[in-house]
Amino acid sequence: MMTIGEAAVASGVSAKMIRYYEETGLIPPAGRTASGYRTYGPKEVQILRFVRRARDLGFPMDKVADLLALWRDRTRASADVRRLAEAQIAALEARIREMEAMKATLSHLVQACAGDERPDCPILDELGGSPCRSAGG
Amino acid sequence: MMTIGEAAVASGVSAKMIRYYEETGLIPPAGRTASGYRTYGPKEVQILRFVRRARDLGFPMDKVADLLALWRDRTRASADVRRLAEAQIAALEARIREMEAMKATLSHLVQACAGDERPDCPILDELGGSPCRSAGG
DNA sequence: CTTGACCTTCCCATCATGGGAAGCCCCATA
DNA sequence: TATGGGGCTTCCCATGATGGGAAGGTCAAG
Repeated sequence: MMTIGEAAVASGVSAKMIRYYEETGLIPPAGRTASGYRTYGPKEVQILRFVRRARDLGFPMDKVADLLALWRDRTRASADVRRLAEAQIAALEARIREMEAMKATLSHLVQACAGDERPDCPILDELGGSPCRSAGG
Repeated sequence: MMTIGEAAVASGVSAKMIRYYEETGLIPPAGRTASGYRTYGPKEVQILRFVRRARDLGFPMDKVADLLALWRDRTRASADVRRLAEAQIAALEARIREMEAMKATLSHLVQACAGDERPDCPILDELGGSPCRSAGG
């Protein structure tokens, strides 16, 4: 049995976040010592590691909860897990596309900007220009 | 002179956000009518549109403030503007790379997952596995 | 003068995380 | 045994940018 600090080191999840995950119900309440300290065993640490890896893959908390539920469910269908993963891939792709669009617009503007000591700047012109024509449309 | 609601429509920034931008000092305090209503002219609307476009390009608030300052400064060097834009491109690229890495890991796992009604799932195996080998390292 | 839409301020929520204070606990060391 | 330092507890606050909503004032049209 380990304290929350040790579990934090072992799992890579900060003690703050462990308490938060417990508070929000993502993970079950930890056991307590007589004096009120939370206690964690290898199983709990494994759960925390699971959560951390899922978060590292960009899953939001509610999807992590879904993954945890499937993980615990021995009768799950792997198709359900894969669906979640595919949805996450799609979400990532959508956000990547958004950012690529921003990047493309910015690259375009940077290319057009002299970048010297003169004040003339197509970047500012674009940002401050009238609404009829913009790179977004 | 228009009200905050009209300025919101004209600029594409919600009334809530206009007040917030004013409160945080991003934009100067709006004029007020005798009864306390905020008033906006074409110039203020242009500023709001500037802010909105910069936000649409992913600039965080503090960078938008920098851009606004350069916009107002008639003696600016366009190089300073370009630097900000290039930094934003770099920031976007960094986040895109992170998300591409997540996506690659997920795609890998999805490929390995049968996705049928059986419970065996390499995705869950990976998330719940021991810490020695993970896709992140 | 009423009505309804709009404005004002203020508080709360998000999402996930961190910081810090006040107070208790535990272990080691003198 | 006393003491000190570090870890634990809860509680509150902050982020960054946005929205929701309540309570109350204002304006314009009827």
